[in-house]
Amino acid sequence: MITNLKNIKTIISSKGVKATFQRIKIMEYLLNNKSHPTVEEIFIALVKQIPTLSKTTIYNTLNLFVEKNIVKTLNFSGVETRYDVVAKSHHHFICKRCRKIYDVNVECNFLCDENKVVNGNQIEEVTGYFKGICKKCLNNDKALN
Amino acid sequence: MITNLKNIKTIISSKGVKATFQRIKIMEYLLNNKSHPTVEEIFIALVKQIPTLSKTTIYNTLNLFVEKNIVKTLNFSGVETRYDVVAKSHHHFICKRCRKIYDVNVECNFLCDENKVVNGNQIEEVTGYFKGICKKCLNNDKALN
DNA sequence: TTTTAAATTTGTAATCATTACAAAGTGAAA
DNA sequence: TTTCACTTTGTAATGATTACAAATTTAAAA
Repeated sequence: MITNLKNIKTIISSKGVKATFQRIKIMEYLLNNKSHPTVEEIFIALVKQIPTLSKTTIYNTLNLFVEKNIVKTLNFSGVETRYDVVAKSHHHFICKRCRKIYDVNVECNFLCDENKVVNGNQIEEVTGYFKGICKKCLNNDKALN
Repeated sequence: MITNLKNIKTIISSKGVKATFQRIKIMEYLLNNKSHPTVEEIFIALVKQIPTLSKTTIYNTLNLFVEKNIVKTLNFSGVETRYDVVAKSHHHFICKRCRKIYDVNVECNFLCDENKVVNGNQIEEVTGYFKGICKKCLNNDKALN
């Protein structure tokens, strides 16, 4: 793991959020599992380390992180919200068959222009996503023929 | 209104969906109210014309339309799903303050490439959205100073 | 150190969008 | 007219998220 707890503490504090144990562990999970986890996934993973952990704490923490611009929410399916540490702007590909989410690093000349004013509207966040059938599922199809 | 019921019937039928009364009225609403409505909004509007209308019918119909690629879902907030008639690819700007959604017509050289294969993944749908503060809300801010 | 106040965490109950399911209704073909 | 498949409807269930208040922890003051 690249990030130790001290680093994570610094990341959180620098955004004006008190670095409590739970918050540090949630941030650590997000940094080490860049799989756009759901609250459920984070809970299942962390409750092993923190048996008293409550899902409400995860919701509270993530909402706070979003407010402080430390993490970003992703709503692809309309089912559960997923969370991503704010980082270099990137987009996502969601496979309609296996529901897996892939990061997509695409150069796109407009959609990445965060913090610009366009038509008088101030852009703070840019999200892009693609839906389709992923390579793996396509290959599975071929194998069946 | 540009679209009469006969046209709508044709649109629906041409996609292999039986054009029932409820389906036509839902499609009509979507075509005449391109405000990315929620199920709730559609229901409130249509139940005046069809007093027996059930929300389940709206869900069923919209899910069918999505399946048949007649409409597209939009999940910006993680709260309710919004619906858009499939049309020329465009993106959306969501104001964080007033929650209004604006259509954005942007030329972007990559994100609009539907039905292409990228890195072995077959892209069927492309969605992009921007979040920020809209012109109107920005002007309200200025007025207060 | 002890006291006190504020912030955080937790569990439970409530909310709200959506789906499951089964009964009732509709319409076309036999 | 009868039959059968499809559609619509209402109710109940599900599942993510939030509201809220009690319990716990932390930090500052005395």
